[in-house]
Amino acid sequence: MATSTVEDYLKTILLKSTGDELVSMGKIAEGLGVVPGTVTTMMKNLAEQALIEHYPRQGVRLTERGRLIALNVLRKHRLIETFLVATLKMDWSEVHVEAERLEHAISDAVLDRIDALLGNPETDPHGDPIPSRQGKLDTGIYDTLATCAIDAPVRMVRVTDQSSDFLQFAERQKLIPGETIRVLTRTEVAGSVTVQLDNRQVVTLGFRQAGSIQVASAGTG
Amino acid sequence: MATSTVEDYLKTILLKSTGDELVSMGKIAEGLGVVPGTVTTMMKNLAEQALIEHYPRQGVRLTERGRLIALNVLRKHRLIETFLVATLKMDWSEVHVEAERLEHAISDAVLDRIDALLGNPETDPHGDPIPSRQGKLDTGIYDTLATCAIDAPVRMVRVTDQSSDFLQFAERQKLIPGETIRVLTRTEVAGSVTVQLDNRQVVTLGFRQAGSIQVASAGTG
DNA sequence: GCACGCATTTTGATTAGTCAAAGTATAAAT
DNA sequence: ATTTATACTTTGACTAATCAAAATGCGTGC
Repeated sequence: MATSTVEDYLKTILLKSTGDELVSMGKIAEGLGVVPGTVTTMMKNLAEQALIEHYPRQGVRLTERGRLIALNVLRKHRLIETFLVATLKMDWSEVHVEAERLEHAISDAVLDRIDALLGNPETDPHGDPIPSRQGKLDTGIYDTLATCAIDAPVRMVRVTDQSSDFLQFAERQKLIPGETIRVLTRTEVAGSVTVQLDNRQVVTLGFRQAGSIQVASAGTG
Repeated sequence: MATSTVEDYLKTILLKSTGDELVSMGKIAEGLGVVPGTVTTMMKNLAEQALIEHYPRQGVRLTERGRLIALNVLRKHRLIETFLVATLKMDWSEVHVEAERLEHAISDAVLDRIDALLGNPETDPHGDPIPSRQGKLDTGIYDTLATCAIDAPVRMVRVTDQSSDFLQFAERQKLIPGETIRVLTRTEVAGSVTVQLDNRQVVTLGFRQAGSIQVASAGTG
């Protein structure tokens, strides 16, 4: 059985993976808040267990086995978040931290019950897709408020910024997955984007924050 | 913050405490499935943190601080068990193991929500009392099927045997806290007890098993 | 009053995970 | 082609938790 530390490494590698590029030690170290030397040491361990392929000084990639474990952890994380918000009425800005601990303690049996209780949801409260029990994950590529067309109405799909502060702000402004919004202006030099919500309210965001909000054209589902 | 190992030691000491007697190394070691030497080592550590008083070669006792932590863990354990049975419809024979892991991962904030969702229950599915958030625990002394009067109807209060096999058997036989039952015969030499349920069904138990079922006179609540 | 048995304590070693700091490879820049 | 910046790897050390096995203290019985 994978320890909860191993689960965290695998999950981080999955989340930092884009396409089939290798994931660097630095990225993993940053994601987990450890020094790079620690990551190198752990990567040898994971490679021995055939959970990753390690190309020294280049990076790592999950094997199929490693990927399945990582997806299972991610599934737990996101279902727990959904449960905490939907059933226990907690605020979406606080559930990430809770799920971070619970994802390692909850069994598949309990998770299946929670999944059923929630009606087999496909996304969590932040709009992140929930991997299926079989390990399928929707990896659709979306525009963000930093890249989408101006003036066209779009549907909010996902908020990838996990900081509690930003999420609290977003909720107050009704910037929530499912809402329909429209980019009014985007000023490169100023690094700012203004968007208008369904309820006519106008909000201004920095480029970094705008980039963390994924959207799809309003008719897509 | 107490590690989850420390929480387990404190919880075990609380559960093995009777009156104000000291708890021996052997009891703790047995309860946790470790060798006695390991317990001695850990007791020094806990004593330094003022979580227990350690009387070498005699035993240990929880301090007020240690007791509060232990009660909080026990509260989590029992509320989680109740949640798993009441909300997720799991079998009471399987929830102990689940709660054993979850009790260390769940925050007080989440626990309070679960407590409210369940309607602030006073006992878990096995009839074990749930400590209050303030750390009050009902330590009532009860008769058991091995000691109570013959023929008098009694109400089942609690099943202290945690083995999954016995709990499955108990559930099939409707030996569940809340039920009213009556001891028909008790044979010391044979070490057996027969009881009759509300529905006239008769069940025979060994002395050890009978002793794990606590009862109160049928009118008490 | 002495020895015996037994629980407890001590000692030395192991594993998982981590850091600080020194050493090394490599791609980019001159 | 040599230098340099930077990321990666290695090394040595530390903590928490554990075990096996040897050493120790102590109440009981004789």
